[in-house]
Amino acid sequence: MKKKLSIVDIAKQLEISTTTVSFILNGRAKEKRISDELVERVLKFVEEVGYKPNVLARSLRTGKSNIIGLLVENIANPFFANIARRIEENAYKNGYKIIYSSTENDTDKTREILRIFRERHVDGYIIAPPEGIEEELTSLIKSGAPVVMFDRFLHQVAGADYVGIDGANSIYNGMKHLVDRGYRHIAFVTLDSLQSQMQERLQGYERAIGEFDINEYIKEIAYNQAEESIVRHITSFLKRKKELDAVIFATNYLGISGLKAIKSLELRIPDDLGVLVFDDHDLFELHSPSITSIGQPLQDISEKVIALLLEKLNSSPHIREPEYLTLSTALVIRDSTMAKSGSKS
Amino acid sequence: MKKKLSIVDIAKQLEISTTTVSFILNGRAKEKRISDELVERVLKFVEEVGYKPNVLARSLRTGKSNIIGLLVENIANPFFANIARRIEENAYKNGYKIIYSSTENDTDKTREILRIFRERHVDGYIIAPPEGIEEELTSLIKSGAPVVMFDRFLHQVAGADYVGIDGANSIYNGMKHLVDRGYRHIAFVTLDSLQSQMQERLQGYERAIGEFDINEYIKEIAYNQAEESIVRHITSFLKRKKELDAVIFATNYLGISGLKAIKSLELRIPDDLGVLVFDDHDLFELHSPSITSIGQPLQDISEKVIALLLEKLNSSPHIREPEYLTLSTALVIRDSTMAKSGSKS
DNA sequence: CTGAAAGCGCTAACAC
DNA sequence: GTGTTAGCGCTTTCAG
Repeated sequence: MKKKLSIVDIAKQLEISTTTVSFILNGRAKEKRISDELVERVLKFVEEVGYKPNVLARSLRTGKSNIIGLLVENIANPFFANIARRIEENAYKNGYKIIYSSTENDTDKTREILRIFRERHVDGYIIAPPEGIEEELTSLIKSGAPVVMFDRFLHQVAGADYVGIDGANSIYNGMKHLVDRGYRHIAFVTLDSLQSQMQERLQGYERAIGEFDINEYIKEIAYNQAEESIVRHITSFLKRKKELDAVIFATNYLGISGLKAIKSLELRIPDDLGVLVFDDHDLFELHSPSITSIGQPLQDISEKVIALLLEKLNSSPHIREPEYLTLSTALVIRDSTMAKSGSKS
Repeated sequence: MKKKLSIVDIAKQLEISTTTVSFILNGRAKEKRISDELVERVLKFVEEVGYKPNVLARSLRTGKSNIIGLLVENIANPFFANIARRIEENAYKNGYKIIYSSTENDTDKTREILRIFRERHVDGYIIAPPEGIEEELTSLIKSGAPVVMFDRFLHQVAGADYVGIDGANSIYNGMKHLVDRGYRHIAFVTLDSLQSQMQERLQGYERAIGEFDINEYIKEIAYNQAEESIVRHITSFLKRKKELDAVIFATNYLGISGLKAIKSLELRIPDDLGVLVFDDHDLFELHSPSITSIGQPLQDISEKVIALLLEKLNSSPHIREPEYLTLSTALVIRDSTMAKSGSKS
């Protein structure tokens, strides 16, 4: 085991000062008018002995860490896992590492994690924020930290960028599709949550209900339940509302639970019940029948998020207005909404 | 914005020395025989002003970071996402944060990431290692870093713990199940990979082939292809081998691609083709017909991994022999392997 | 029991 | 162009 070298060792060996080494290593040689010859000599030597600066010391000194904090609701959810994957890749390309955590939509946990990230001098934050941490985020932003929210929006937080999708129109379009297909008794199964993205989706549903003048059936599922429990709730809801001829599920896992419920009730899709799910999933394509879904632009979301953050990271703080991006989704029409095709012209 | 306080500020305000504050804050008051009265006074004050030690400075000084580096193949793969989720949760409970990265089984990328983790003085490593980084891992371990491998094993790496499942027996049992059901022409669709876990699975297949005296059909898919390409390869393989009556897929995503291929060929499961997949997935339960699979004990794997790492983290280095844990899987029999039931007694 | 002081490794203002 | 040096905030040895 060779002892770790420090910048002092390098300077000593080369019989120059640490300043010079530091400047050269940080690419400020030109600016400081250090001779090309010296620069080369230093670089060569550093390469030779495999010297790597101590990031910790650097961070302590500069206050920068080259780490981005990523907070998602649950990394096991394919939506977040996919986003995380892509964000990580992009961050990596730009010299940033990701430190992540799942919030489980738990305010206290999130608060605690933000504290820890902050202590670690994370350079920027990407977060799908739970309700109730407006204050922490605001104080974070005030202290100069770049913050990008995605998936859901916190209105009270000023100064953070946001990337999301147009949930209201997405669901509205889904409803329109169902109505066009002849469905009339369409339920909306969603989370019992005040999060902006869930509220938007609900609004899309309600707008459609009003516009098409049909009955409203809303089932709100409590958050953070075991899957079996969700399935049970959906099952009993479907059993109770015999008149339903279609259901929209507001998230992918509600959709999956819903399909399990439907299966257990031996309802046929799309004849007994049309099915449409918000957020796509491998499963929906392969399911028999395949399930119509509203696909989110994962790649696009990830790119925008990281681009916005990098932009902030590379510019002086507080320089530009926050951006709010709303991307659109794609309605992927599959067999689960095919039943009554043409029954209405 | 109140200025961040340092330990010096605390000491000054209280008119005591930083040493004392430091000792008290690190729970070494008793050991150092500091008066209870003083301890309380300090604690109270610290609480009051909301002082938080600077982790970076502490890390620089102690060389510990309370961060665990997690390296998985791909965080978007539900297997890894689930493991990551659980590991993160447990780590968190023990005061550790996770910094993660996807290796994509790319040796160079992995090497680079290990370097970065190391620079950051990550306290421990959890890794599903790609081939070719034996040297780096060994040197890491030699330098005293606790390393736990999971999912796949690197034989040349001494001193790392390992948690995996018994792939050979799992596949063997799957084969036995298929043969019991009357299937005779069973293909094994796997990755073109030398990774230990893939090799084990293959061995299980081959042992079964020999023991049951049936034909061998192996299709190896190159790693890191786009999904469509995998589907195409499987499709053409299935088309070519008309005599097949069952297929085992060696990973969940091969299984998903396989199902797509089977769907496009309009083969009926389980009559035309029995299907069994290694590694479970939501999709397999809901698929029509439901897909028999070999489920890995996610919770158990995660718990063992983090327990082993914590054990190492809390004991002096090099103190115990490395542990190699092999957990067993569960064959979840579903409809996709039901076809010829009873056709053989 | 408590305090002074020496670093951990790096950056950058300042001096020459 | 290059060197000196003062910290960044904390831990810990050593001396009282």
